[in-house]
Amino acid sequence: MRTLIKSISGRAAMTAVWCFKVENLKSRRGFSRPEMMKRTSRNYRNLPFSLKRGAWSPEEDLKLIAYIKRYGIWNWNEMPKAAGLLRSGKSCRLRWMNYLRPDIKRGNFSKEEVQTIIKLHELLGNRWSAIAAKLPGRTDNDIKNYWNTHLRKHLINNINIAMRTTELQGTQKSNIEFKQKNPSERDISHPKILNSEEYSSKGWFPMSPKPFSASNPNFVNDEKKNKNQTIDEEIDVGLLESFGELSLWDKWPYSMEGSCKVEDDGETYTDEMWKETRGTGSNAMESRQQQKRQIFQIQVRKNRDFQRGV
DNA sequence: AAGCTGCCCAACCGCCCAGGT
DNA sequence: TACCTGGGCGGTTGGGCAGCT
Repeated sequence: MRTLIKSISGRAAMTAVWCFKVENLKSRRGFSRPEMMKRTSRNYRNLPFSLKRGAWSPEEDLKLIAYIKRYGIWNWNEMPKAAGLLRSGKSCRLRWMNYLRPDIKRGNFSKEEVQTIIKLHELLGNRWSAIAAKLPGRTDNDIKNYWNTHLRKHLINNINIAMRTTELQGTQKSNIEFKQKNPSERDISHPKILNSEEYSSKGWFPMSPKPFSASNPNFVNDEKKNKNQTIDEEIDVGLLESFGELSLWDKWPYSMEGSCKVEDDGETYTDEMWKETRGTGSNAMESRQQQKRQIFQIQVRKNRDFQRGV
């Protein structure tokens, strides 16, 4: 067994270990220990062992739908018996409320719905049922899942950036004041924190094409092509999808925005200055782009170090 | 082709609350 | 007032799947 576990890694190994333990803990009733614990916990102690759990079959769905259509909802605990279902009332209720109800809207969330979720979450916090009440056809579970899988990580990153900004800004109230206090600080150190409208207006939600990402390999390919880069650690550009770093990008794109300043041999150049001194030839523009890319990577790494508390 | 990994989301769990006794 | 029960809610889990190596 140990040899087997050694030969596999990560999650597979953990799964193997877990299966091994569970297999050895099978009780006399034929249930694993965790299963027994679940079944004997408060919610299950009065339930027969024959109750079915897990994914619903199409036949069970049909039974529940037919029963509710005919008799309506009267008592979730009695209903499954009457409908011929070997399910708990709780399981039936959940299945109906989250999946089978005829008024449920399925499919991707629209931009407007996402904006509403963000706004309401700012207002209400994790009160998913209250948020769902404002989105016809969406269930609290759907919204909770969407938030946890699509929006939460972006929120956390944005908070991290906000913390960094706060530290760099001190108590200053405006960009002008910030620049007065920190004349040597580049714009990159003062990233803009976007609100929900700004996020969605940029199309940075998952259902929209992303500015750049693992699935938009231009950035990655450019990095791989760049043989002369002096940075020892390559930035994982997939991670730049975080809103925080996209807001850095907003300030420091190497998309050749005219106002972008890059230092070279101690001199700070705007794109215009660069063109004036180096020309607009492909070599000059390529080296300019390469420069921006490198500095952006450094800034991203600094930002990550800050977030990690390095 | 097979194994691994990460993501998505349906389903579960535990807790809480309101209403009834 | 205390207890019980049904229903609702938010947090969490884990199976399935797609993409990657």
